[in-house]
Amino acid sequence: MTDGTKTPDKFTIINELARRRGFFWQSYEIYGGVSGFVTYGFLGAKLKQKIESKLRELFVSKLGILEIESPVISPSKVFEASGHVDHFKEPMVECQKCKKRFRADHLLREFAKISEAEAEKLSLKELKETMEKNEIRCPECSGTFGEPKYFLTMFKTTIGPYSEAVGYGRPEAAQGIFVEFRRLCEMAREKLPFGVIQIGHALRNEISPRQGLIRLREFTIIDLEFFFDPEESDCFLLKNVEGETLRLFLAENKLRGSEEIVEITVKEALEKGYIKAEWQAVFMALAKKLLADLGVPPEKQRFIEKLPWERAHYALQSFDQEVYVERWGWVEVSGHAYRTDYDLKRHMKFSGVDMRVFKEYEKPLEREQAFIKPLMAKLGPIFKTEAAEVAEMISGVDPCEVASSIKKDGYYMLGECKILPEHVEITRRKVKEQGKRFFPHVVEPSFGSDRLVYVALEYAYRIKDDRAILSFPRDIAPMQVGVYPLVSKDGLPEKALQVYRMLLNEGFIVEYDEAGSIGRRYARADEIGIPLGITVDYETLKDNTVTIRDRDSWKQVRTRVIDLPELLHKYFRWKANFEDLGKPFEG
RNA sequence: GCGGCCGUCGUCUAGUCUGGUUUAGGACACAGGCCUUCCAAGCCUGUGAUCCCGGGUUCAAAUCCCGGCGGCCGCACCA
Repeated sequence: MTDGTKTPDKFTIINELARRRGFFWQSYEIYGGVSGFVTYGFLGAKLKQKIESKLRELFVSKLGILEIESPVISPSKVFEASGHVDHFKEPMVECQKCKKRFRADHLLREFAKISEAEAEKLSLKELKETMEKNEIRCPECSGTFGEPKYFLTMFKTTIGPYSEAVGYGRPEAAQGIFVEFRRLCEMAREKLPFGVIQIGHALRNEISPRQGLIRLREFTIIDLEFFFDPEESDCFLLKNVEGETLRLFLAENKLRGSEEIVEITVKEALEKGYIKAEWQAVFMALAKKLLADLGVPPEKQRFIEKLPWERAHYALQSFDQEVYVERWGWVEVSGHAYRTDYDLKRHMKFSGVDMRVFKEYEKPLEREQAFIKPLMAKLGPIFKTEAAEVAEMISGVDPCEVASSIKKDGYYMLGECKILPEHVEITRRKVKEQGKRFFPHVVEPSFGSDRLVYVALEYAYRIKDDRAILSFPRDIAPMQVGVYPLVSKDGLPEKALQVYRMLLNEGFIVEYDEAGSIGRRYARADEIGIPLGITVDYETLKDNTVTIRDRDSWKQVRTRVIDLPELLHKYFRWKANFEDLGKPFEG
């Protein structure tokens, strides 16, 4: 890329291939295209579905996690409560001389020594005043700044055509889970821990998205919210993954300016306190496995810990899982945030609905408690019409306080009213407490589905003998089998079509191709990553055997047509290797 | 959003500087046919571009000018 010979990088190649073969392309092309929006074609949609079902296999089935689907549009309250309305906007200022834009709060932090927390609280007007007071000029050209303005990166709309009710397109699917927490918890039989996952579209009105599938304005997010009791935060799955190694890029190293990667086991990471929650460590290990299963080797993955000011407003600790891609280096594919009880607390505060979970004690707590009962027969004649009000006030005060006051002074002053011993009855009783209410904590792994698709493509891409091959792991390949006649005459196409239809009926994703020569058809199939090619030749007409060709090694085996369904099912479930599919065959 | 470079069939590109010689040419890909007994062979035929969109200058615009959209790189942004 340095000299005149510009070799296109993998990103360019993948995007070109994706467009040409129908994996995905920029949407609205006929109107010039709009950046940040993408349309998946047949192959891309299938690939994405398969990646998502792989994730389900790993996270959903094995952990008994519940999947839900909630709306994309939500009333403004939801994102006010979640803190997004406050945090999703950034105050920006523009230099009037060189037109460069800066975050106003960042400038204040850097040049006026104002803390992050303070800077965040300032209104636009206050930002302007503080900037003027500190005489902050453009760091580039020392020009003066214009008025600070907010960029809101959520999509805003109104709900109902005539309504003033503001709605937002969700920037994450997590809130769809939190707002339904009470019902979801009930469906989980009120037993912690439990997890809820949602796979769906999210909207972020990015300022300038131009990295293909990596940054979209509308994209598919996979949010998994895992709720657990902070007093019983042990993870029952830890045993399964504690020996797994993680590559961590810790915040403390980042602060020192070091690029050091700490490579340690899940167990050690927890012991040393690098990862605060067991469940989070376990999900990180699972995420690493997922990416490995998608074809990304462990050394091309890492988890980078976010610095306090880089973290989302809701997170106590968070790691980004990053994958190395050729064009941009390390790119985030998933985020692992320890959201604690932030979201549930906020929704309880804003909605007034109790979001806590009831926990029964092993043994009910017994303790003595004092009760106070206003005696209306006495209060009535004295306070007349105000009696009811006084009685209510009496019920609201601490019985012990009343008792001790009466014991000391012979009366208790309740505002203006003098309460005498005969006005109330104070009793002490033993009460049993069966349990308590508390907020569960949440650990959240969150994946960008589209980014998974991209990295799967980039890591599948390779060149063999000048040909492009997408070496997808067999279980995510969007097309599983190709069926071809060796030549398109002498009844071979008819026979091949029979095999093709049989495999379709068996539930495989199959294509039939008789155009061009057999070599050309293999090449076309390799380019879209079809793992197996079945060729019908003259032998087939005699003994009903076909050859099966491996996409990656180009080796072939010969096997009976009648055995194909069983063999292929085994192969795609990783229960058989290519060599097990038949006898070696030389073409 | 800013600055630089750029935008011609699905892809790569010729033509743009110097407006007319172009029904915008080629290659690859794609489709049909012939051929073809295992890795993009060959031959024939065909589909396919109002030259990103809109406006302007001109007798005449792919070509010059303005605006928009889109792309790449850098800055900023990415909770």
